[in-house]
Amino acid sequence: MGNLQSQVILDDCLSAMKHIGSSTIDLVYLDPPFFTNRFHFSVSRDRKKRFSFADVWSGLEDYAEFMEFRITEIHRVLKDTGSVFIHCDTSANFLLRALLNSVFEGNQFRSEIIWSYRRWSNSARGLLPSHQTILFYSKTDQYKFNILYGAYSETTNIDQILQLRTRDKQGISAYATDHEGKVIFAHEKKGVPLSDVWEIPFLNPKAKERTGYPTQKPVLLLERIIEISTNMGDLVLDPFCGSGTTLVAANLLGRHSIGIDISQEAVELTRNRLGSPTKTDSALLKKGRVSYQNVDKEALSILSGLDLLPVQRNAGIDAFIKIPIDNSLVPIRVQRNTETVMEAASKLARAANSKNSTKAILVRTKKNDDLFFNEKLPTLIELIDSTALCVREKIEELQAKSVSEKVSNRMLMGYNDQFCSPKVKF
Amino acid sequence: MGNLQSQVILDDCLSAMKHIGSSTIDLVYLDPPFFTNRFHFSVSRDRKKRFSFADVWSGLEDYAEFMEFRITEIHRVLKDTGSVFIHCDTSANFLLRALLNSVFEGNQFRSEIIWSYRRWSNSARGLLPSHQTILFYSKTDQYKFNILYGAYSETTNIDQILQLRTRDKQGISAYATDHEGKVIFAHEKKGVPLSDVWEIPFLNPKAKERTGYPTQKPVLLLERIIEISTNMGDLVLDPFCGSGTTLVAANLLGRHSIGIDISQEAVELTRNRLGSPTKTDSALLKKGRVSYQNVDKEALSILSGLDLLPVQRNAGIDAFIKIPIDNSLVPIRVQRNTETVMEAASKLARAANSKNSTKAILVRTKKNDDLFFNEKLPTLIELIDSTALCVREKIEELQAKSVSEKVSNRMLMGYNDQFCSPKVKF
DNA sequence: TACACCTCTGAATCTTCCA
DNA sequence: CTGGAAGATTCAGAGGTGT
Repeated sequence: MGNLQSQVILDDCLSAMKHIGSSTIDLVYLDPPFFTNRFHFSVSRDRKKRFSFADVWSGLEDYAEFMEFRITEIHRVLKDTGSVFIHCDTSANFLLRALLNSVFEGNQFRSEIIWSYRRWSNSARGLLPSHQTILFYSKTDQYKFNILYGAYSETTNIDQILQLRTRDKQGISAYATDHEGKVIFAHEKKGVPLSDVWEIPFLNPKAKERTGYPTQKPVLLLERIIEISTNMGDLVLDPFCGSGTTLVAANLLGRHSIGIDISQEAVELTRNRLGSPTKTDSALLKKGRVSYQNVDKEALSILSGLDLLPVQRNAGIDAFIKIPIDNSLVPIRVQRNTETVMEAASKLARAANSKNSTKAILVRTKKNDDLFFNEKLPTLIELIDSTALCVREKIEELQAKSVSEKVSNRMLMGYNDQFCSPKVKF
Repeated sequence: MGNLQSQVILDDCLSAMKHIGSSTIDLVYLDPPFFTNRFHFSVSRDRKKRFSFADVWSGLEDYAEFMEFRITEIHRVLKDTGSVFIHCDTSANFLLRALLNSVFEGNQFRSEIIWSYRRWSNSARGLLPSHQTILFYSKTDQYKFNILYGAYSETTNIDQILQLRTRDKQGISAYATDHEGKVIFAHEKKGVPLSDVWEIPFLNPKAKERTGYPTQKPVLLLERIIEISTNMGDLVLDPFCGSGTTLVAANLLGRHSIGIDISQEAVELTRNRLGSPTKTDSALLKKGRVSYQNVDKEALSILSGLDLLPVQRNAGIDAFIKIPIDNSLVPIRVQRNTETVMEAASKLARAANSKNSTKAILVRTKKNDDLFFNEKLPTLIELIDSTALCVREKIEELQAKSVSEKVSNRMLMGYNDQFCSPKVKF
């Protein structure tokens, strides 16, 4: 590891790979180029005629041949424990799949990885494309694989997962306990095994990592691929290295790497990037999506029935009500369990002021604790009690009434006892 | 819409579709069966020989032919505005893609939808498969498409959503301001257009929905497909209907439907799920767009913050509040969108009476329509307004005030004009 | 019909400001 | 001074428009 090697070759990868020995590479990652944005399927065949697969490939032969030669070379240079990850364009997905199935004989398909991300666009018609596919094949069944673990789903009860289970006398599954009746934890919290859907933020327009190269991938994506399929000191190859993200990631993780590209510009860019490998320290990924949220489901559900624009990333406002007053939307906030009405009010007031709102609505969820809060309440805030609070108060009122009725009933009864019994005796 | 039709046919879909007229169907959804779990790519060809696509398809011809005939029929019965959604097994993904590209000529590919879900597994080696692919093709460019909108990302800045933006002289994006330098609010934002990655929970093993049929899909998934590609009263076809989820979803959304399956068991199951096959015009389905399930969930969410005992399958009561009055729990009901306060009240009163409750709480969600309802209201019912209703009324009040203030301001201005101008002149 | 140019959008960063 | 929250900015994709 002390002597980490990265090599960048300016050449067509087919001829460059000829100089690489057979069974020498641990991982090949590639994001092949496409000759056309879209393949044309202008099949003008006779409907009555029996369908033939030749039709499907018409217009694709050149590309298929181009890729076949290269994939065959990739297969040759891979070690028996090696893997290949191919980044697929949507339109060529199925073609590459077919090619790989053929070259990597004996069902060495491992996974279809979905890289999903959120992205900007004002797509009007159809679904916004927001994923890319990466095909994962291995040369043999003895492929290297390091299991990575992800976070548990927010909805899972971790304790439940971690408790050891046994079967009781009736053979019914139950949680195991020790002699003191305490639960026994089965295994350490490793997390959930990584799934084949990877949510990794798309390279942001403001990211420092950006080089201006068109199809640049996030370093994080490549790091994950390298981590699961190689160990320290292994050798990674990218035959279409482009801006060199693969080599940067390999470097950062202590793997040797070879990059090939036919473009002079790409090779120079890669060499420069390797000089100072930078990786965007994605705040989103580090802190998690949840850390940006401030409206919880419960707060929103209290407001259900209103037409709302939920607001995250703002400590004071939970949502805007989509009915404007004086041309500005009205901010609304639900009082949290952990805060007093005054605390909620001042947070809301500050946020509303900065948005130039003339009015803001605070939904109170707990009985008031401060006798003088009405005078202290900022004037722009309108207070409304939550349904739950109203119901609770109504029930207390009813309970009180019920008790007092009982008391008066009992008194009446007692009165009768004293008074009437003589009558009965009479 | 009053006469919603669902038809379930026991037959091979190829022969059954022959009886369906050309250009009559708005949406075809299918989850085709697979002859083998995995296709075999036991290509023992000579490495030196030039790659030929015939190799790829060897062993697949039967299946390809089977599907080709059926997809061709599907193409025929589709209206010009119609779409098809095909649920793909991973191993046949690329085959179906190729077939569809051929049968749906002229690049009518729309989307590759990824249905992703979290699944429990202790898979040791490799990535946990946790997605399925749905291919979306349309017959022509004039396909029906209803845009659904989702929430903005947690990291998105609200100002950007609220404020109008322009470009300055240098062409750099900036927030727009009016002549006084005040921000201009943007037009109403609906949210983010739906992406092609759908995170929908896998059918929970214990879910009521589950019928025991192996490949059953969540109703939510089908509902989304139907919603984006059809309108009320349209006709949906599922040629491999299995347990009938497509037909159930179509019914819930007010679409006519035809289901075909070759298995007697599947057809019976579907008919049972739809209720009586002859009595398709059920009261439940007439209610329209939103399913009962969703409505009930929303009703309960309005009450969040209360300690409740939810009640299933009771026409009058949504839940009991876990605080007793006179030793009996208090029933509560939320007024539905489709009913008046009086209707809700009488349903609740009847149910509460039969439970011997002395008090019941009705949560009103809409402004009252009946002036004399207070006298008509059963005495055991206590009325409480929902938070949403209170907020809406408060906003109306504020709007009215704002208008009247403007008017009086204008009057004042006019007054000032008359009064002050002499002063200025002076 | 093809293509160049312009407009709109929102994710996630960078930057500033405030407590 | 420092850390975090709120505001400003960048940029690629999609679509519309005009030549």
